[in-house]
Amino acid sequence: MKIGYSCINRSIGCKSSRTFRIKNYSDERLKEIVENNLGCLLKILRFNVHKELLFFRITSDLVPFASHPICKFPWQGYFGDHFREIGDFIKKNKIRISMHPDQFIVLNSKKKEVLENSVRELKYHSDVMEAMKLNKSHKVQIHVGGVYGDKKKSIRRFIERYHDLDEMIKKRLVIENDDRSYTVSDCLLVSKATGIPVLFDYFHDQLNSKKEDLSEILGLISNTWKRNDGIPMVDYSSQGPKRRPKSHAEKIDIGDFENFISRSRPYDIDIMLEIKDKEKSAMKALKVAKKDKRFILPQVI
DNA sequence: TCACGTCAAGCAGAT
DNA sequence: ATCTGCTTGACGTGA
Repeated sequence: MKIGYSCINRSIGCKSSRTFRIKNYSDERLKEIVENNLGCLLKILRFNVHKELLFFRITSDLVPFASHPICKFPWQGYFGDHFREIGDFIKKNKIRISMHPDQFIVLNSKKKEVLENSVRELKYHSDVMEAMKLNKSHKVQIHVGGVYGDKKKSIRRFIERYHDLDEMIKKRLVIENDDRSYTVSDCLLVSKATGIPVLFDYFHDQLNSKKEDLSEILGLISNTWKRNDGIPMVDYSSQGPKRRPKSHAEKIDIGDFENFISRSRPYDIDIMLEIKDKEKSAMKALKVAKKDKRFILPQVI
């Protein structure tokens, strides 16, 4: 069991997601920003190791416009050494990495252009992981996509599109239940047809669920992660009080988290917190997790 | 220096 | 029709 948080660190004073407007695009600008973003990413990872947070989601904004036709710059090669340095740090410290391409990735879209953009964006995410030389236990998580008034048909379209993807993309792709359309059961169905591991999102399941027993769900989920995929990744969040329904909490509800941890037994999972205050809540969650015998201490280098 | 309108991309549900 | 949320406010023009 590892504890992690997503994309942004709020205390060390740098961002790995600086970006710019497309109309200001230039290769020079890209080089400058990516240099900054990679530098900051390594700083965040060092901070995380120091705090024993060994799970981290890398922002999709690491290389802005990487999948956009405007970008012809060979960033993979140009920053090759920098990516490898970060990858080495990740491997040396046994950090687990995930990435979560955003809402525009819709593999089962009915529009050709949306599909093409989605595949290019997945290629970009795969390229980042390749550049860091990370194995397939580091994952890229997406949702199944739109329903378009016919879930069965839309699932079938997802499965067909999945089969057409490059192996490089497929080996790291996992699907996650979302908060309104595709439940865990739907994802398990897709998994059965494709072999894709299912990433369980606890908060989405609360919002859009078949109300099964947590431990039972995790049992089913765990079967979809094969040996080289690593242990299942799980996203955790809770409803923010005073926030609009479905929006993530500002800080962790530690009682709810403790409850989640105890109900998740006996399955070993890596937990990604989707909480607005980021590492602050992650460190609180860590204290809870460290009391559990599934937790592994970081290696002392 | 700073306010504030705008920013590559999709979808569903609420208002 | 428009807004909101999603992993999240940042960018940079124009005053």
